[in-house]
Amino acid sequence: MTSSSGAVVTRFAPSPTGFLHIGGARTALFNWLFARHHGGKVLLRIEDTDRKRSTTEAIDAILDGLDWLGLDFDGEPTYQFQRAARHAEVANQLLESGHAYKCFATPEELEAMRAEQRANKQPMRYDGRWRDRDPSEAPDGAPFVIRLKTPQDGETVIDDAVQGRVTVQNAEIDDYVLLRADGTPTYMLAVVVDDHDMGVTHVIRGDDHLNNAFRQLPIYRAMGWEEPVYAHIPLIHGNDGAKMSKRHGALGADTYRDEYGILPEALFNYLLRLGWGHGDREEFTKEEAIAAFDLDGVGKSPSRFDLKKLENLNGHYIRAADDARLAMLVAPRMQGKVDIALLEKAMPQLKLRAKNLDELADGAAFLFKSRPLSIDEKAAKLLDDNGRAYLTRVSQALHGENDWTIEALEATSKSLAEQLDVGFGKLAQPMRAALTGTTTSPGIFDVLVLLGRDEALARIDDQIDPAVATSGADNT
RNA sequence: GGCCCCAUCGUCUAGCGGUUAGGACGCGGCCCUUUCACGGCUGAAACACGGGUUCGAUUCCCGUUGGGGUCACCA
Repeated sequence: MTSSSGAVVTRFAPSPTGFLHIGGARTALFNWLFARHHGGKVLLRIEDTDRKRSTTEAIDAILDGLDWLGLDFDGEPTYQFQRAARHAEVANQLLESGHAYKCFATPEELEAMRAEQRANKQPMRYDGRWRDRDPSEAPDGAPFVIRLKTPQDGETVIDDAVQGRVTVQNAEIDDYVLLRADGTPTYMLAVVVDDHDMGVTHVIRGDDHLNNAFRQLPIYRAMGWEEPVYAHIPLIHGNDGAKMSKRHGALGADTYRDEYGILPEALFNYLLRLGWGHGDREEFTKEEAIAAFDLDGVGKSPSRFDLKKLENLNGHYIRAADDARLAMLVAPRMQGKVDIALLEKAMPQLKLRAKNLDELADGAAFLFKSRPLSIDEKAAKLLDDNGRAYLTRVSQALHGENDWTIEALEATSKSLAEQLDVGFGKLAQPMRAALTGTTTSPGIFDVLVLLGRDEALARIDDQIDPAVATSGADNT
């Protein structure tokens, strides 16, 4: 798996035309993991040669997303556009060595060619019309592009680290453009030159590039450069089974973070297991992932993104996360003023009940509600005459309780339930309704303690209408 | 359409000639229980089809079907 020159060098090369989408994030992850596993380097290259579509906002979003996921890169990022002169230099070298040639065909001419091919149901590819013509046949000063002279006979074989042996007939590969008429390089040229110059040994990328590998290889060969090991990983599909792209269901890493309330370690783990398996293992820390990851565990078939599973994993990581950290993450998602210390104190209970940060915020809401609490529909049903009657007895018992601890409150409450000869649930649900305004919450004694004696008693008493409570109590 | 790739429960996957085809998510049931969760137990759920090769195919080969990718002076 390691190239003859020794250390592994991989790279992640996003084009900054949008956010870091989920597919790109996984490609970055696999490159990062592979390099870290082998003690090599992962480089970052921003493919910004398409000046019209590249934006600094996108670059920042990608950098931010990578950082959030915990993927650090070696050295400074390479900006492909800045290397345009070097790309042109290689194109000209190829021209001089006879591996490339000038093509004077106009865009209109080529479009007509393609139209004809389409009409005749012929494969659409450049027909090599300038491959053997002398440049002197072109009008003086006519614009031209530089095309690669690809082999016409035989076949090219790639032993892909993921896809296995793949063979393509050379006749299928046309003489594509290396350098545009304006002297700027195409992607096909730039990738190869940059990968070579950066010393990339393993090209790990989406398998939508598998066909490109067969077009890029001839440049390595013509330049006499060492070929990289290719590893084309299957794409991530959306729910409809089609490729996820920016305009087709793919969301940015920031969306999972901000809108879905996902923890980075959860997305890291989920992405790791999407398209890669290691026996029965489902959960991996970053270190465990580095130790276990290798290309032979990468599957060959595409996989679909499943938010349910991501959220399940997120729940695991929320439960494992530090309480202070969670409090900081949840606070901004809450309405009104928030007591961070109280939030953190409640976290051990709250995090058992949430699979994303918004659920955590919802669960914490009762802590900061102001009196009198607004009671939701289900809770209101628990606060009927009967419920309030119980609440009155609870209030009396709790007012007499000075040891405001879970143990003492539990002992007091349960003995009250015994006195009244009812299951404890009869008391607990009205209490929950009065204390939180809802029907779901952490354990009722936790709620009591978290709220504190004064606030808790006040919330209970708020719900007791004296007149009704008295008559209700008589019924017990 | 040409070329390339892929094919195990609904989804993510384990399996690398002989298994009661395993795990996870989701779904159903039960237990725990003051609600909701968590946790535990448990159930339903898959080798796309057809030929070979073989004593024996989920596994190897071929074909069919299905899905995907790619065919620019975009990346």
